[in-house]
Amino acid sequence: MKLDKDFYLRNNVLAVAKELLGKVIICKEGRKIASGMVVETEAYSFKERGCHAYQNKRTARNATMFNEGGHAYVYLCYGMHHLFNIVTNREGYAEAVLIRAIEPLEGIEWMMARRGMERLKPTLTSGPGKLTQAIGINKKHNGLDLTGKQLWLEDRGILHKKSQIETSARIGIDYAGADALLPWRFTVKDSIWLSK
DNA sequence: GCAATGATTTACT
DNA sequence: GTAAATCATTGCC
Repeated sequence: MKLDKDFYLRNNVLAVAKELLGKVIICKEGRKIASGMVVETEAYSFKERGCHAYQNKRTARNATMFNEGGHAYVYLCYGMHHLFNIVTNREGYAEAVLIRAIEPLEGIEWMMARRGMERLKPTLTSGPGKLTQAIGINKKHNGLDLTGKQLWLEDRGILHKKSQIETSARIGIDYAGADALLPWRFTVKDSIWLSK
């Protein structure tokens, strides 16, 4: 079942980040469909320094994050990797969930082709830049409505027990000072598809 | 206008 | 373990 607007509109990016574990992300391009289960997320909020929109500072790049929940925020990092975020909360409140890793389900052959791989390995989607390349997300998807027909998320009844979900500090944001230590990273325990 | 810098990945020593 | 690849965005001059 496709997730609807209400799921994303909540004023609680941490709850959304946690509940996204086990949900399935689906990306459609023409007849090619690629999908995978979310196993790793990170939450970002205008309240802390790790976020592009810290202190609700609006720029051309992060404008999408100020949109109401249910939109895709895609941007380029390190000049070569697209990162995929899911915007949450009401319009004007910049919060988003970064998808860091998925477990491939359908369209694995398309994913491997895009990544230039011959055999299925965890490196196919185990990282925020890798999974976008695998399922074909790029800047064209920035600002896209996640209740549309091109890119969306589904609940397939997969529910992880509390004991299977781990929290930890977010990755790669040392510049955020004390906020870098916030336990806002959520992972599915023992999954082989997690980023390192 | 220009220089600095990442919410990363990969290859190499 | 370390470093290079590579560029849009940002902030400062």
